[in-house]
Amino acid sequence: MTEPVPRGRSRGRPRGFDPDLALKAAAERFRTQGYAATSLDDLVDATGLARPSLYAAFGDKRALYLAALGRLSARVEKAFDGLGALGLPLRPMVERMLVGAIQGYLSGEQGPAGCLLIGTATAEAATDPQVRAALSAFLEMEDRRIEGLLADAGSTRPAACARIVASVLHSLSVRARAGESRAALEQIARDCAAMVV
Amino acid sequence: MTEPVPRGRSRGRPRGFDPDLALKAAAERFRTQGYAATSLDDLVDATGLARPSLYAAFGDKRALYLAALGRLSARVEKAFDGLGALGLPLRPMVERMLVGAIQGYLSGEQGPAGCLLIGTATAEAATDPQVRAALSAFLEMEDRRIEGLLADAGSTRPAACARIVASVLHSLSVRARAGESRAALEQIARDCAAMVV
DNA sequence: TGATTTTTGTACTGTTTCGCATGATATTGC
DNA sequence: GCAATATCATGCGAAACAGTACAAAAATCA
Repeated sequence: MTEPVPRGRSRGRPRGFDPDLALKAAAERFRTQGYAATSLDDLVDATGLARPSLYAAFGDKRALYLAALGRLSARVEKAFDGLGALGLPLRPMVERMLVGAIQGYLSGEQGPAGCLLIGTATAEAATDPQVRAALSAFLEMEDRRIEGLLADAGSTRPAACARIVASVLHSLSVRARAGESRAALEQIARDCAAMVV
Repeated sequence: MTEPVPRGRSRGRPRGFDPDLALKAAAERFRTQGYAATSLDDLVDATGLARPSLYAAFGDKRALYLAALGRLSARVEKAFDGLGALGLPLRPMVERMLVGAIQGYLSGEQGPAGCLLIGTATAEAATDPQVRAALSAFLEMEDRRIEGLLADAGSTRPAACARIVASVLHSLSVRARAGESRAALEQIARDCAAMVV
């Protein structure tokens, strides 16, 4: 299904937009409004593209949403890579992970928007098997990556602690969306980092 | 099906349904499908009531959703009361809290549905101030109640630990919706209970 | 240059949505 | 019994919705 990217010189009229930029804009709108509450007119408005361009580039609304979920998951995985490359000790590493996530959760077009996957995919997961699979894969990747980071930093119980740290990440996303202050979220982050051994 | 409720002798035709039972059925449908994805036809189907009866009893769809959120919050608060009345030691108390929650998260019409507030209200919170207020009030109550339970059970750091335990509750709700097994969820519950001091 | 291919913008179709109008039905007060 | 009152079931209508035809536009190929 993934078409080749040898876009060096295609034949017809060239695209007037950057697909990844459009996907980013759509993801941001989905993050704010949720999947079901976002109409195609909203997506047209967010991306600046016309309807048929959206359909040609990504397929229908659901496919666009799934692409947005995939894009985020890939970016989060890269962020874990970057954090591991720093080689920090256990506690500062966890604190940096959580505080960095908070920074993202507090961003948003209309106030703190949390995490696209935890905040909006969770709502669709019960009725949409593909969204559920994407969410499940994300959680599995997250647990695995955090466990690796903890193990590398010398944790004595990396598996158990990884799931607790991931849980705190999920909760921070929810709490940000509920409007809790940065100070309150960072306090939770520090408390969590202090508990991890 | 539902018999009239013996309430103080109103004048006209009595209700043919139990409002709390209807609210429960609506809440369950909202929990499965999310707020935005649930149509009034869905709610008519779930409750067995006709459209005008729903509007007369609860107001519009949004008011019905907010009532469902309030109902759940009240029930959760009562559950915390009940747990406190048991007078368990710290670690068994936390374990019982988390395992009991898992039991609820794994229930659902069409598979594990998690928590109505964490799983669906989070999605609406960014754009709907009233839903955000309901979610925020719920989180505040939850933190406060858990902190009280931990303090009563002799925790040395009740405030910090309460937020971690609440975080694990939120994550268990998300994980249940993503399809994780009961064994995996209960392992997280035990690991969390072991960490709380 | 002219033919070909792909993207773009406008406008459309059929369906679903919400909230309500209307009249029938069941119970109480006199 | 008869009027008053509240609930019930059917069904409507305006608006919003997702997805698609269609033709104009912009690039390449020959």
